[in-house]
Amino acid sequence: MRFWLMKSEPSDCSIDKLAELPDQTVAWYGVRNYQARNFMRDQMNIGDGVLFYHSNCKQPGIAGIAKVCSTAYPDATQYTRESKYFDPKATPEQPRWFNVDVKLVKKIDLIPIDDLRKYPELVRMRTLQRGNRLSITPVDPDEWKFITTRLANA
DNA sequence: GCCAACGTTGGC
DNA sequence: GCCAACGTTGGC
Repeated sequence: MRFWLMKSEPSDCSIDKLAELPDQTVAWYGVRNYQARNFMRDQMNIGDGVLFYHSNCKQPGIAGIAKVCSTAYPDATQYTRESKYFDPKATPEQPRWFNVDVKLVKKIDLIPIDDLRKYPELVRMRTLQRGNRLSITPVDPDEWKFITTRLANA
């Protein structure tokens, strides 16, 4: 079992919107970065833990706990000409982009990025490193444990 | 909305 | 296969 941090822009899909979706599950479509794709395609398994992170918004931070609930499959939006995620080089025979499904476990009181930076236990977190832009990053088991047991108040 | 950081593209 | 130009990300 692995752990991940996955960024979502609240204007696109917030934790509250996720909570209202059927089965509280969302397809993590639209990832167009190879490293992030490879994490989903090659390393994620059903049941993996997910820190649901709000990015590019007024209060960035961890907004909830979720889990991976499918293995990776081709991202449908890559074939949709009208989509901003359309990729002319992708074909159903040779898909380029993949996504998993993510299911809400619980919403928590938002842990702002400022708070995350306060703890020595978290200084090495990938997502807190300077210049990091990856929308999906692995989370160490120790970091996961610290965040979910010490910081997360539902 | 600024801008530093970083990934991707494409000419050579 | 180098690298300059360009586009995107995301905290601030």
